[in-house]
Amino acid sequence: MSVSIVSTEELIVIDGRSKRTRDRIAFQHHGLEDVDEYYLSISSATYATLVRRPCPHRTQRIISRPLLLCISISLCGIVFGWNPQPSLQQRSSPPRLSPSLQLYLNNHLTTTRRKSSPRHYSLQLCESFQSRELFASDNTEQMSSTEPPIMYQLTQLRDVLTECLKTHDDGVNTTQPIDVLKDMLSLYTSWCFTERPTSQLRFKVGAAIDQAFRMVTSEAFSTPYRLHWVNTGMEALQLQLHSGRFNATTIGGRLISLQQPYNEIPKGTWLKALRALTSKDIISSQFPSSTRSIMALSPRDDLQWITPSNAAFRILQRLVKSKGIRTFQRKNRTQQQQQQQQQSLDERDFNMVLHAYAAHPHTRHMHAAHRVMALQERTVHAPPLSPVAYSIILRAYGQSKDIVNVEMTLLHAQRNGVIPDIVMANTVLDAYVNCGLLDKAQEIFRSMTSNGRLESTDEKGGFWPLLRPNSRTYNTLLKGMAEDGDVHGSMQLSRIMLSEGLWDEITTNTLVKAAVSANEYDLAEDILSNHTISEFSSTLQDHPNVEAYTELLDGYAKDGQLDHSLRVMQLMQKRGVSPNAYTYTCIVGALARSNKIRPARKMINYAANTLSAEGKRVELTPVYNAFISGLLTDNYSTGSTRQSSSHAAIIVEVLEVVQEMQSMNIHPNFVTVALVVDGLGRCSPPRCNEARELVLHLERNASLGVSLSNKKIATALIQAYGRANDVDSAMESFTRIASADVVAFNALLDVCCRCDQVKLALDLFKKHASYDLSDKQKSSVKAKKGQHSILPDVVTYTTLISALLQLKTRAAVKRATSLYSEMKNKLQISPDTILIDTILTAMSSGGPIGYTDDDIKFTLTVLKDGASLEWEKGQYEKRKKAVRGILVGCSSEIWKNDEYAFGLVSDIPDDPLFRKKGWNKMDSGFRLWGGGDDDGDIQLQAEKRSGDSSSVDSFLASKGWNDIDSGFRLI
DNA sequence: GTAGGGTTAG
Repeated sequence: MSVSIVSTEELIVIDGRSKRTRDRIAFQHHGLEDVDEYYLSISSATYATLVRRPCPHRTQRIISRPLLLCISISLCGIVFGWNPQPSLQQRSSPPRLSPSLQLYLNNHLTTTRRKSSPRHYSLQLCESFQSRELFASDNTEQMSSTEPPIMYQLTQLRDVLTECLKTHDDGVNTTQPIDVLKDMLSLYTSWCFTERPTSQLRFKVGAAIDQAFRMVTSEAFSTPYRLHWVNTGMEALQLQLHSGRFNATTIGGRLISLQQPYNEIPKGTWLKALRALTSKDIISSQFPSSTRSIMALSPRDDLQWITPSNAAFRILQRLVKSKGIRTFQRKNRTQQQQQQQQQSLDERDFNMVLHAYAAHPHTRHMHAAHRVMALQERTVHAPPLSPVAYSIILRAYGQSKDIVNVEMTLLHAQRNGVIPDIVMANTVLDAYVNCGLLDKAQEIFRSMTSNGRLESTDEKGGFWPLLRPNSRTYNTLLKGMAEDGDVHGSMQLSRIMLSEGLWDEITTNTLVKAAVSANEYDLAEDILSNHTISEFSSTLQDHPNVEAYTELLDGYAKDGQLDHSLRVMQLMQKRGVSPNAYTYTCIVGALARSNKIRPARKMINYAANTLSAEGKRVELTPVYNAFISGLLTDNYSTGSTRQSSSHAAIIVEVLEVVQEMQSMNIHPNFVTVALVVDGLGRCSPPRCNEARELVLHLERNASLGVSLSNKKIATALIQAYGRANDVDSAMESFTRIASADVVAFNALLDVCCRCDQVKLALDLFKKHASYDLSDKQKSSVKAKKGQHSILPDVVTYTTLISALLQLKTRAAVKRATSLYSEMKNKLQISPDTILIDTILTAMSSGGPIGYTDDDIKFTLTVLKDGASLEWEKGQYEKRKKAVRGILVGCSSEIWKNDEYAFGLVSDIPDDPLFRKKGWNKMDSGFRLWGGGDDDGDIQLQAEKRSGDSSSVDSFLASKGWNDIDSGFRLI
């Protein structure tokens, strides 16, 4: 901290980051005691900032040089003869101040004055003085003499506003600034009524009020972004835009809107709002969706709450349509020039909104993303869609493994004449790799490099210009090979990278991953010996290769080679690679799973006491989570000492760990709570009430997701209730989930089935898991309808089919059969070995089912479907034998031909569903155009249709590509 | 706007 008197003008320089007490000491040192209210600091030579708290980035205000001068004078103890604060009572026409504001003014200003030192008082005087200065300086100097009285009142309010913006930094009450703004407008309204001011005066006063609005919005839309602040800003925008139409019930009457141009908002403010709304903090905050909403700007609805992305989209629409965007009339410009200047739209503004919709898996809304692209495409004065925009949605589709939409997006880009850049090419490569289509990725790679181009004749090849692959290109391919278990291909590729000079630390990490997942530990160790970055010395961030070491360590641990894991820890130390939270999580989890409790605790302590040079501690919550998870993993197979310890004893220990966390100020998050809830639910009898209490007890950490509405926690609770045969409570838990997913839904169905309420399960399935095409589209547009629709998966069907078959009635088998075919044909979901096994076991377990023609057909279909799945060695043959056994001893003859055929071709499944790898991982999107078609080969369809523009168009229309404001009213 | 690690779910 430095305090020094620079000159008479620039008085004091304080390092704003210093502690409050130390600031005060410094003031006292200079004979400036009792400066509790204000700290001053110089931010540049010409501007100074007036800050009240040791947190300058939030409360910075730019003030002018005269103020500094003024303050410096007053601090030196010179008392003004001028009284800048005329009392409110003396006004000829008293302003209509809200009661709350009156109270505030009376309490605050008078009491501080009373108990303040003269010096302090003069500080306050100066601030008032400064307000006058600022307002006056907006116009010409001679105005100050003819200044209307309202300016004084506005000055008062502005001071209050400054005060509010400074004091509620912690966000206790953000309505106050809005109240002050409303008071200003109300003041303005009555002024207009009583004084009938000239347009020139109205302009001047409008400018003053506008400035107050800007104070609020620039505070609200500044980093770090916080939801309640952003909402305050939005409310201010709404107030300013619609002040005339604002139904001010709290003020008691209508307001007169500000005069042009102050009833509109500068473009810069809109862009600030856009940036805030699309920021990561606001879009993907951990808040449940109910609180993560933004007030709409529309005045017609009483209060409409929309998602931040939708709010951003509306602003984008405004920018496009120039609605509510302030323009300044300049005489020396032609109208056309003005229009151009005003309408100039930056591609980045569109991309910001696009990114907001597409980037984060939890809040992803692709239909809306397409609307953004459509808006850009349809707006004449907007820049054309660029590879950047396409990269954004390609990445999103790639992440959700939605291969069909990846292809469609590429097609659209091609039709739009987009020339891909290297980033877009890498994005597509990654999308293919994510979808498990390594060969497709390699095909693109060949198309974009010179070698393959000559051979490629199809139009797709022509789409890719000659691009120079970079490290990311190779690393992406490498990742694909690593996941494919192709160690040798990876090694080969990495040698090319080395020779091209494109090897980086990611290459090392990915290569190690490839080796570890192929269990080639020696190779992994070799790679690390040769390619660990050695010149790395920064303590501010993790060593770039810590991931590779973590991967190796984790590989050993999961392979049961704990001693080698520990050796890797030592190796890391030797090579100067500091373990991070992930590393500790892996090792602690592994130790706990093997019942090595004391070493695990030692490791946690070690992690807790290892500080980086910056004094940053390893994030310990995940480490503790791994510990708890390991404790709860039953490990009866090994002959360890704790083998006999009961679940109840473990729960005691786990609860102690949670307490320990809290006492150490390590906040349990939703993972912690979900684990413990699950553990409590596994007790006998299940300790459901305790589990629920625990959630409520820890709920105040809303930002950590601990809540009954958290889907992971709720799912664990549902299962606990299921074990306690309490269907009603399980149902209740389910309804609390903010946006239920298929896992939670499956858990609920399972509870119903366990409690012999199969009928209820089927009803729930009908109610929630609606997969009707038209229905799905409707719900994605409106997204509002009370109940969420859930896309069922294999587990959903397994749960229902299993429960039905256990009823062992003819009707139930019939229903199970139709569910199975519905799953396969309509939803294109592939059965897995568990489902196959469930059905085969039930059908061959004897009793009244399994012997009619239909039963046999069903069993054979299921057996055939199982042929293409990966089974443990010999397991599938066992299933075949069992089924054969039934067939031989059964009266139905229907199988004879079928079985013969099946026996011959058993290794080549004839179902087209299984022809393509990875098809069952696809997202719902494909049904939008793959629809009712029973021919399952999507790939073929995509290729077939790529030349057929009409079907492409209808697809695009269905996705909203050509539709600007479906679902959105233009403002 | 593009590449890499851990904790959860039937």
